[in-house]
Amino acid sequence: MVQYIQVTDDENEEPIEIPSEEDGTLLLSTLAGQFPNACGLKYRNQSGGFRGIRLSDGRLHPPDNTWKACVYLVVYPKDAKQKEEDEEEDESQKLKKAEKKCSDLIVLGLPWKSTEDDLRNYFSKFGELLLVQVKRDQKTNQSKGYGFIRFGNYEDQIKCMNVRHNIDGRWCDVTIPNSNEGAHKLISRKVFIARCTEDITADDLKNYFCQFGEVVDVFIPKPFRSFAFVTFSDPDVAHSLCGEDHIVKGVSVHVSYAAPKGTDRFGEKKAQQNGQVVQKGAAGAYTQLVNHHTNWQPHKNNHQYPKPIPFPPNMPPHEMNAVSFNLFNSAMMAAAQAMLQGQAGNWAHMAPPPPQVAPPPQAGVPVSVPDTSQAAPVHVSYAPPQSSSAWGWGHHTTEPQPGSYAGWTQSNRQQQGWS
DNA sequence: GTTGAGCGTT
Repeated sequence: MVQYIQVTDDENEEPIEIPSEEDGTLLLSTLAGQFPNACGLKYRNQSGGFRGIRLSDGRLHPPDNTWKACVYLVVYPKDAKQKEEDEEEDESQKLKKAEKKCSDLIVLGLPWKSTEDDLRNYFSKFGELLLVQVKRDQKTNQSKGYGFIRFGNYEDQIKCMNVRHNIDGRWCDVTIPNSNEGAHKLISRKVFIARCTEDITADDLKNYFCQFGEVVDVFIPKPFRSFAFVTFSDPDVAHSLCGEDHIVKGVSVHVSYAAPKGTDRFGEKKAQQNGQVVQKGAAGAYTQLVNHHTNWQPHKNNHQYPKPIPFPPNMPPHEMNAVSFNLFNSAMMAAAQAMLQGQAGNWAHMAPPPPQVAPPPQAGVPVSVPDTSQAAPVHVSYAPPQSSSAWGWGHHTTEPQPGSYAGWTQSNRQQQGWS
């Protein structure tokens, strides 16, 4: 029997009624008679989402064999551009979703004796664990000294990654495993603040940037180097500010990405060779310096580092990442080259970059790097930026998360004004 | 019974 179906192409307009055929189907041509170029119908289901109407041989079929009393919306073909935009939107939505998803975390530096039970006992204080593994040698069943965990809740994961962990007397690192490509986006919550002046304090930065979201850390290198880092709890907030200029205490500062782990200073993923990251020239030398500095558990087989390498005092690894990738200035270049030639000088005597005179190169703008390609490939391993905020260098305004700061001495804390 | 910058036989 013929049914009249309420149809509109604008939810704010009054619908018009168009007739179905005797068999209950609605001819697309009938629909197009009222709505030229229409190619289909959709309606809202109970949960508020759209549901499409089946179209076959030019006939629209009623859902569940009857046209409901609801208003059906006309669907028009998308033009190519609109479609493209929608797809882009989908991609960014997907990305956003991915950023909030838990991933497996690798736990490095476990005591040989640690078991799954030990890990579960330790990490369950951060939240529900969906996975706990200690990797073992198949033959001997000996622990390989690392394992994997996974939380059920993203916030718990973030909390866990934000602190250092002492398990049975060993400092362990929890981070996104290398095998999990792209997951570093999960933790890019830190931005690089360029063009700071010396009178801008960590509190100034915190007070200013907290209007955009929760600020969990501010780091200002000492001695003054005209830049700072601000870490938000929400990576979306960090992303949203990147590329912008902001006025803090009357000073225009520039916000950009703090170079994430595993990328070069242009944000590109590094080339790998034999499983090792390869960099040439002074950049590599400087990165080696980063590597050395970040080995906070002394390495017995020190053959990678034939000579002691000095490092700038008061410079945490996460800063050095950004410095090596964003701020490759001549003084550092000279130091890196000197290091290559075994003439490493004293970093403490290095002049900081002249503020306001030679601003750091912007992301994406190539910086000339002298050819020192005779430099041996180095294995680059970064300190995870998320735990570096808890390290003892520089000025942090926020108290690190509780739970695992056995490495902190009382005097550390007092120096930081935190006790 | 040793070791420590190590990234996952699912």
